[in-house]
Amino acid sequence: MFLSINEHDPAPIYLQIVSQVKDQIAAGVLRPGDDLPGVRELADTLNINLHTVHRAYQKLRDDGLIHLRLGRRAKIAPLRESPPSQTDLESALIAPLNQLITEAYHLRLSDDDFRRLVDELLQTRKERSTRP
Amino acid sequence: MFLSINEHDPAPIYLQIVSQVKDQIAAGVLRPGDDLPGVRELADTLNINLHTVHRAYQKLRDDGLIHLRLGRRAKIAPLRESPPSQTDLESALIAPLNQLITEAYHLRLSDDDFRRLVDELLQTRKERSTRP
DNA sequence: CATCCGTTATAGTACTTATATAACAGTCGC
DNA sequence: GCGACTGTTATATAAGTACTATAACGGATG
Repeated sequence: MFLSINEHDPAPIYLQIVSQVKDQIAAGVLRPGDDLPGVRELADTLNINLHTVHRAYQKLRDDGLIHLRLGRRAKIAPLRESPPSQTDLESALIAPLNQLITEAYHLRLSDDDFRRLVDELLQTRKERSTRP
Repeated sequence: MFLSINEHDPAPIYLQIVSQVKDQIAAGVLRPGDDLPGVRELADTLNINLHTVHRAYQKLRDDGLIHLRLGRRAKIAPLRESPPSQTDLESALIAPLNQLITEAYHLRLSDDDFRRLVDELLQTRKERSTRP
């Protein structure tokens, strides 16, 4: 598993880890049942503190993406079954999407161009993902 | 002009102000040439500090949305002319959009449903915006 | 000049992020 | 059971950001 932290990225290190693990799960690089590196091991690899990795793992567990059990390695959780609730959509997607749409307006990007950008990113994502 | 700050929102107060002003400009509620409230006036209205408002105004100026001149009220800037550079797109839209797409995946929202959500929000936005 | 503006300076509090060191508590293979 | 791995908790420290408070500065306007 390859992870990297960007010093210049204003985002906290632990969230950079969370984001990259989520990406790799979505891309199929990491699959349910796979083990994650130990907190000490990953901390050494990235030259960061044990607790920073631990915090990232806790966030991933809270988001339902990995399983954590004392004494065992962290493990990628099986896919969630239940469809998203309206509340999940609201907080996780709708609000931030509206913010991006506003940003796009101020960059003078047309609605159609915005749709095209979304399509392009969805397509790129699909092509990159690992197929069985 | 109506602004409100949400205590429970984890976003900083000054960014909540920035976000709401951007929304109102995009919606046509605020138009180029319009005056914004004075920093002291808005601070009093929202029961926050003068500097917090000032910081929001600085951010809006840095983003090119308002004009600030010593001794004068803050003013909504004219629309930007230049189309967005690839760099602007990358940092302001592409990266966060990819993150939302990953989130959508983990919420088990299909690509089509994601496109539909985007369309819906674009449509709602259009209907809400003020026409001359 | 008085009064409105944005701006700068300084200081203090609170919270978040990341670090460091240490110890605790399950799991697993020998 | 022992030892070497795992995640977990506790405590302390340092740095950065967000917000507040008070005060003063300097341009614009009647």
